[in-house]
Amino acid sequence: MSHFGRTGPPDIADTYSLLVLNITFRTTADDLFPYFDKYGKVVDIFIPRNRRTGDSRGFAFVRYKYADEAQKAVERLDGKVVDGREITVQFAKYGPNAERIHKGRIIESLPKSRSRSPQRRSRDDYRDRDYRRRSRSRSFDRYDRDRYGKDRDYRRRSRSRSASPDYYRARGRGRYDDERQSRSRSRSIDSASPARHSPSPRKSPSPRRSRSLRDESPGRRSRDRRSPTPRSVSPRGRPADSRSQSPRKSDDE
DNA sequence: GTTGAGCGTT
Repeated sequence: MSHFGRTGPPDIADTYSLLVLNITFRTTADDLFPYFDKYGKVVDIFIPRNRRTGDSRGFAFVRYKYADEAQKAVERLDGKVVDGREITVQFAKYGPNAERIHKGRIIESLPKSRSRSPQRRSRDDYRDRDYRRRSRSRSFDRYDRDRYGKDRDYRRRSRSRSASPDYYRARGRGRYDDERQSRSRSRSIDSASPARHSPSPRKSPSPRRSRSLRDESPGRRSRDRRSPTPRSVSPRGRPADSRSQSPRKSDDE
């Protein structure tokens, strides 16, 4: 990940989180480390990335060990030009587990209580967020807004099509496909539905699924495939079934 | 290869 070599969040109990905004999309934690490390002890730096594309979102989280150092870094690095971009450094308001944070300091809800319920819930919390995004995507996220921009024109068009609930269902797949679909449909109307004239009807989506299964477990899949027909075919006498007899062709293929 | 308001991961 975007850590210093360690996986997962380290001890966030006695650390002060700083939110770094307005950084370039190619700025990594290593690039920010020297800047923040100069003003204090940096525990960890994390840069959220997009799950689908894997690109940086444009902001990072820097955790300091002491508040005074974090405060100094905020005042010093806030407005600093990094990688040609003016970054914005401020204390994080929201924690990873939705914990209460005061001046970047994480205030544990139950410091003395050792209940395991809230701990597990926190993990499901962040996972639920991702699932909701990919599955539903009912609300416009930052990414979607970036694509369409803040133009109100888009909203107007969206409302026109909002009459068809199917439209939203179709766009659930992805915004990119949505654009292509919408364009295709528009052309279809002008062209008097050329899809009907298409001589090639819909084929079963088997090819894609079979490929996925093979990728899941290639070794076992190949072995199981040849197992069911060892004695079914004659050892020799059927050249057509040479796939199980001719190793020089079938296996290599 | 692009975009720029915001708040985070094993």
